Amino acid sequence: MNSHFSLAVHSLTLLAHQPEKAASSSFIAESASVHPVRIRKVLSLLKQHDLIQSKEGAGGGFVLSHLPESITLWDVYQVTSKGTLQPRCPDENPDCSVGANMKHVLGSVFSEGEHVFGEHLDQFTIADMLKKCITN
Amino acid sequence: MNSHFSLAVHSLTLLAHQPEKAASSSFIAESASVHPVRIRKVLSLLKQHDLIQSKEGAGGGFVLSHLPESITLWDVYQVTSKGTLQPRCPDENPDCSVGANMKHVLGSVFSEGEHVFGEHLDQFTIADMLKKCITN
DNA sequence: CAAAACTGTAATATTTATAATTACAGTATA
DNA sequence: TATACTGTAATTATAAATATTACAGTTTTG
Repeated sequence: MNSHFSLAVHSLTLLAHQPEKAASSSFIAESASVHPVRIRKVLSLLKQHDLIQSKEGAGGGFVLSHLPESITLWDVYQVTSKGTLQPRCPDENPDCSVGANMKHVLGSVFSEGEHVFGEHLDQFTIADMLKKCITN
Repeated sequence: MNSHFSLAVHSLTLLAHQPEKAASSSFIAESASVHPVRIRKVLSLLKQHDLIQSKEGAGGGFVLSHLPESITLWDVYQVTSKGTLQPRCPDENPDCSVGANMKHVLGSVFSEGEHVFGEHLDQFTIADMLKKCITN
C-alpha cells in the first residue's frame, strides 16, 4: 500500500481533531514527520476530490469539507491509492499460454479483491480514527 | 503488493501446466520475462513452506508438492507477501496524539483487512489459475 | 503599502527499494 | 568428467519514493 493513504488519513484525522482552525502544511508535516511539500501534494489530491478545502495566505491552511463521521477510509483509499493492491506483473509473454495471460488473470482476481477490501475500509470513518487515536 | 506473489503464482501455474517433468529456473524465468536467479529466490521460499520440491543436477528443477487443486492463492500470499498490505507509515511522533497512534490504529484496520482479503484469495486455486490462462 | 505566513507546483537531488548480473560452490546425470 | 542444474552471496544497475530547493501567487496584519 502506498504511503499517500496513511498520510491522507493522518492529515484528515488531524483536521478533525482541531475543527475550529485551519491547519497548515507545516503543522501537519511536523505531526507526521514528513516534508511539508509532500503534505501539500497529498492534500492537493484530497482537495480535488472535495474532501477538504484550502485557503492561501497568512492564517490559511486546510479544513475538512465534510463531517469526520461522513468520510470513510474507503473514500480516502479511492482518492489516493485505487489500483495499488494490484500485484506488479512482468511483461506479458506471447510465447507461453501462462505468461501471456497471468497478468490479466491476476488482475481480475485483485480487482474483485480490492472491492472486498473496500467494503472493509468503508466501515471506518475519520471520526473513528480520531476516537481510536485519542482513547489510546 | 510485491512482485514475489505474482512470480510465485506464475511459477506454480507453470508447474501445474507440465506436471510430468521438472521445470528449470531458466525455463520459468523465460516464461515470466525475469532473471533466473530471481525465480530461484522466490521458489526457495515456496520450497521452505513445502509448496514445491526441487532437484539439483542435470535434468533437475522444480515440481509441485501437492495437487494444483489444493494450493490456494492465499497459501501463496502468506508465504510471499504476508503483511505487505500494511500501508507504510512515517515514524511515530510522541508529541502528537494523532501522530503517536496512527501507525498502530491503521495497523489493526489493515490486519483485519488482510484477513478479509485472504478469504477472497482463498477461493482461487492454482488449478483455477491454469484453467483461466488456458481457456483465454 | 509592505512584510509575513501561507498554498501551489515544478525542478532537482537524495535515499531507498527492486531487480539484474556475476560468481561460484554443490549436486545429480549421462 | 563434462554438462545442466540448484542455492546463495555479493555486486551493480535501475526504478521508485522522498526530501529539498525555488519561486510565483494569495491573504492577513501591522
